[in-house]
Amino acid sequence: MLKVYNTLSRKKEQFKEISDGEVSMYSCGPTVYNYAHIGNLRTYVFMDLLRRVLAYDGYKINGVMNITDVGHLTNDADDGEDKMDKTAKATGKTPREIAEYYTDVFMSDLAKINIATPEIVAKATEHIDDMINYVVRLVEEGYAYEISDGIYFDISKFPKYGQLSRLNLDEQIAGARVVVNTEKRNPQDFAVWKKADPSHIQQWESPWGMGYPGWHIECSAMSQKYLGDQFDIHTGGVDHIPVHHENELAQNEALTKGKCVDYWMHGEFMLVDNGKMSKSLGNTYTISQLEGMGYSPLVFRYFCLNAHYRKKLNFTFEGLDAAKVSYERLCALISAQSRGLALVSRETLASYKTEFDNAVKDDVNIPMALGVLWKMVKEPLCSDVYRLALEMDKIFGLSLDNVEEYLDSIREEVPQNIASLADARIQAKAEKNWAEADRIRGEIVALGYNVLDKKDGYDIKKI
RNA sequence: GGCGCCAUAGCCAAGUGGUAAGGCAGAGGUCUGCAAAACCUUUAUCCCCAGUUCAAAUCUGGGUGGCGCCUCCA
Repeated sequence: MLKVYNTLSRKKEQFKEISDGEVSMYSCGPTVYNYAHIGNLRTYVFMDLLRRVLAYDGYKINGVMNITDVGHLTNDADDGEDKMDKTAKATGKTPREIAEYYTDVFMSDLAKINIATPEIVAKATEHIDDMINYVVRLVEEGYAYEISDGIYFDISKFPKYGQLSRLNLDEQIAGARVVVNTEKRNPQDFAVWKKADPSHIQQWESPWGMGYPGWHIECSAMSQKYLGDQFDIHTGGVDHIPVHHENELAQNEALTKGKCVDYWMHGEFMLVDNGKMSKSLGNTYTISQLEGMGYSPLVFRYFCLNAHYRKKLNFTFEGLDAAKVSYERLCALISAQSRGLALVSRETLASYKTEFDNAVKDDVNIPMALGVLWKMVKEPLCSDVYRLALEMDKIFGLSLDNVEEYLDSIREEVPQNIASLADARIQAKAEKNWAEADRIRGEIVALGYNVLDKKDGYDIKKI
């Protein structure tokens, strides 16, 4: 039985789907106004692992992920700059061009780290009508009201507001850091639709004139459209809990009068130098940057797998280097296992399988599952071990069925001069001229390569 | 000021009542002309104090330290 941690209850709960054998799942996707950094991607690795565990457990998944190609506002006062708008004006490109470019890069990043995209990828701009209808209903039912600059959700009409983040609104300092909009009925009321001034690039016709959707309405409208009033799982980053998901939940349940999501699940942040990683702090890396530094995207995935999704993970290059070495060795062991002729008992394999299953089904405990894999691949070389490793890799997603390709890819092209030196050294060795052989080895090392002697011949590896 | 999370070996990180997974690094060994690589072996009593219990890293209370949120953010 699968157990998952539910942010709403702050407890691990036994998972029970609404519709037998199927899981409906909504995942908050990116706002495509910039490159996704590795911290962003960690959350999608989490989403992917969860999906893989569900699939491994036999569920059919109906997953939806949004692509936000309408700008969110840059602050929660509901009057800041719009991120898409800002980027568009800064680059001279249209929001659509920007969104398409960054969406493509995002999708390609996901593919590189073996994240399969959810069954439905929904773009906000293609669902404006759904959002408007949603807002109309909120207004009709008295949950939202119109003021001079937009339509706002009235949180006093939804007494359970705050249940997800467990913030006590009375103890929050209203307007401590944002200017209070005096027209709003409650300080925490949030915009569901904004009226646009003419300079705003992205705007649509609505019953309230030209405007654009509020920050949270897209997820409510799209999840309801594709998954219905109530669905099983909603994922996102922990930063979504207090504002975005709180508001989304309020919108949903205001209309449906019932529970909208059974399990809210959130991935923790990736830190850098033990502090926050964010675009605004400028301490981020992208997958492409890591690739440029010689780290395969799968090394990054491995790095993520090493920590539980609900724990902060501190990104350092020391850690990434460790992941790189580990992943290489793992691939080498898997490769050896695939050709193994030894026997490992059925019971032994079964116990590894059980241990693995228990780990992944206990709130997606991938680090523990990875430990099981490591113990297993150190068994005598046996193709049955290899087969079970591939079974496990359905969840790890480390391309263990294709380790040869990875091992080939890290094998360096050996420059001609290095190869000649190595040949000369072999010659000297054959003549038992150890002094000369060592001298040449020193020369090769000085050029940045290592010679590894083998039974016959040698291997060369870049240092 | 309010809310919350975390604290396990040099580093990363599992473990939520019965005497500490796994990875990286280190040490010793096998192999080697010597190395490297590989392989084998090996390295912690869990921030501090008090309490509950036959038994606590694991529960409770109190400290200390770090971090996050209450602005946009995965």
